[in-house]
Amino acid sequence: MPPVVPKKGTLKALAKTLDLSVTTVSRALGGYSDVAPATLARVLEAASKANYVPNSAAKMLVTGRSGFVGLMLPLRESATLDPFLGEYIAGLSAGLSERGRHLFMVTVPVNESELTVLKDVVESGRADAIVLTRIAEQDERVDYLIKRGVPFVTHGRTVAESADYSWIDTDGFKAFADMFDCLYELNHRRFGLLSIVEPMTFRTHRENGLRHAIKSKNDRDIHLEVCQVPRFNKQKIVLAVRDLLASSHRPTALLCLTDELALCVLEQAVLMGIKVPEQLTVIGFDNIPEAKYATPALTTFDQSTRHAAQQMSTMLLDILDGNAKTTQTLITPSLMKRGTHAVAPVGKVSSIATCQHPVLQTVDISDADASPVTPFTKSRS
Amino acid sequence: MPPVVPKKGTLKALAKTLDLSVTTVSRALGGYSDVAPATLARVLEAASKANYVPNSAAKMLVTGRSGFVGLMLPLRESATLDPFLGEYIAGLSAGLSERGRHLFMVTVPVNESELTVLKDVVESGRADAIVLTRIAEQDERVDYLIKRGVPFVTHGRTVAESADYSWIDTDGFKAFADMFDCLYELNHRRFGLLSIVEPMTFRTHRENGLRHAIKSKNDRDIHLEVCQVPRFNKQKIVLAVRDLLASSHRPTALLCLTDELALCVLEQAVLMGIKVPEQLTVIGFDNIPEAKYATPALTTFDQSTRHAAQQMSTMLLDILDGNAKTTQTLITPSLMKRGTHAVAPVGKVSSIATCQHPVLQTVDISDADASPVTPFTKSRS
DNA sequence: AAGAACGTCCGAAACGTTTCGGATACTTTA
DNA sequence: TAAAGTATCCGAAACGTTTCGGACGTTCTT
Repeated sequence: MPPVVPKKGTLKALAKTLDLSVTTVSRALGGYSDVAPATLARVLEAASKANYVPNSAAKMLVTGRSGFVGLMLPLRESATLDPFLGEYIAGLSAGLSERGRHLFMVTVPVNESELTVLKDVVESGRADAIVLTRIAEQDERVDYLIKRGVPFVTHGRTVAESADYSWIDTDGFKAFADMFDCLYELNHRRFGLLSIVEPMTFRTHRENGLRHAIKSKNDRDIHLEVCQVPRFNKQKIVLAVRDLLASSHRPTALLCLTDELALCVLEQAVLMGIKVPEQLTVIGFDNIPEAKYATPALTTFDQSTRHAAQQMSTMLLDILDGNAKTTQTLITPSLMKRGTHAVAPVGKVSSIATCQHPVLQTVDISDADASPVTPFTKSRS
Repeated sequence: MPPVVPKKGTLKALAKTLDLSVTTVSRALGGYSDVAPATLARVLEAASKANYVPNSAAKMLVTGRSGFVGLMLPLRESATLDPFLGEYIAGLSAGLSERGRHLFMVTVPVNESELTVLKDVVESGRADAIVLTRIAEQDERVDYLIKRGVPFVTHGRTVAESADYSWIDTDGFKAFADMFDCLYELNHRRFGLLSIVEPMTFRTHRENGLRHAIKSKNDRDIHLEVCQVPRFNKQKIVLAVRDLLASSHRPTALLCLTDELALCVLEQAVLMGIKVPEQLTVIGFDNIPEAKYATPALTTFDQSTRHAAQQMSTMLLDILDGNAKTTQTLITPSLMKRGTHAVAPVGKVSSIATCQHPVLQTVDISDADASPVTPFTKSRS
């Protein structure tokens, strides 16, 4: 004997209690105009009383959209996440849920390819759009999403200027260039750049910004030493930093690509008896929560993650709701002047030790034909 | 004219190219035994070549399960998230995806009831199980999930000892009790407890731990001043802290319910010219990333979020995969001895000012009939 | 008064998968 | 040789929703 009464909590059940067709109830709930005001009221009332929530799978199946925005979260070697992630998620998620979308997160295990996971998410229809972080100069994820026609927004950008997709990024070029000018005014001439080996676009921009500024100063007294370390390998970072600081021609100002690197420099400086900022100026980038509490508090650039995340959600929603134009936004980070920068020390720096670490490389400044990136916020349709 | 060739990427399309029925292909992919080895091989090959990924909505609809574990993320007034969230998410997500489950996150806007959002998630079938944080003494979310029969795990617990559900929590009772003994040995007699007004269970346990330890010492010289502040209202916290520190009978040891409160105390102490730890011992709880970088580095308890998250995912998977027993785990946090504790200062403390802030309350110790919470890890079936 | 227009409702198909209950052909058993 | 068993496959229903294409009755137009 088939059950006469449909399973409760479904549209059918609701329709039955109202003595209406499923269609009508659905259309009433969907806000269509072809349902009588009186009926609409009845439906709404019954729905809220029965605590009716449409089954998301069924809706998804028939509409083809999940209502989710997928966020890829690559885990690091230490299986942790980026430090500013909390704010990032909060911003995105809040922005999205204002317009009925939700955030769907997948972590990518260290040993697994992020592309594989991404394909799985997209192909299975779990997400209508994607948020990507940690963009590399050439990024296969971006290529895939473009080819597949999936809406997406990235935080950071690939290096090719022609690529037509929506991104938001921090103007690292300008930040580092401005910072150089600022430090030059403070009489610094020996510069260090603690960079990373990974081919991330933000590395390129920040490095280029510094080199461009140096070049345009046209001062033969300026020296720059660039040191590239594996971004998440604490041990190697420490080794490289120690070498850099022990060098006979130690820089008086050390610009670090990220706050995490800068904090590491601070730690090592203490251990090596180098006074910050009197003997060494250290500059970070990102303004992670820890930066404020470092000793001395780290001078760095604020990315305003929250703001970026908010904006990304708006960009996504615009795309999803039909406005098919791509937006590219460059945010000028604000300098947080705190305690790790000062006037360059006078006189020669006494070298503590002199040994060259393999990853340490001295770069001829004239090599750098860095071109400036113009700050802009433009839209293409 | 109906399309002869089915939409690509679907089971039907795959079946057509293989000249098999949809059923057979499905069963082959599902690992059923009633498909010939040769056929199985063909199907597997074709599926991987076609990059076939089953539509999650369809699967979800028919199986009734989503494969997702829902994580509720209440936003704070400042629309940020808990500082240890990054690690938390990483741990959970990594643990889950090892067994084919995924994490699905929803943020709860400040003005919206978390229960509403939770109901929506559960009722719409978006999640098969739930992870809850920030558990209150009485928690309507817990009640709802139990009544609804939805599997869930909480980080933290409600105050009722009889409640039968799976949780994991930090033993704040023991931590604060031990900490008291430790400080007592260091000759501290005037204690302060910077607590919160919100009725969270962890507050109760930590407060009780301290009170119980004090009581069992049976020393009339011990004084305790308890101050409860709204947890996320920075302004009120600062006011209360300043009052507490300016008091004529200022404590020599101040135990803070969370690191965030402790960091705030540290800030104010500097501003008021109070030397930590010489004049004031400050203890935190949680070991948030910033704690390490405070000046001096904060002595606190480490929650080992990562470990807890991992364990929670295992608990969830066990429940979801049929082992229907509830597990309750109490973790003893490890003390991170850093720079904010010391021997009690000798002689009277000179009071800087004396004013009583409304939220400041002095508690008679004999009032506290705190009962110890026994550490345990037990299972019920 | 006939037809158009409108307001309100509904039947049925479709979305892509899983799974129940056979169906078919071949092999073994008695 | 007939019956029973087995290996392999498939048809069709079901999951709960949305939406296309009407159906029906009333009102407006000319």
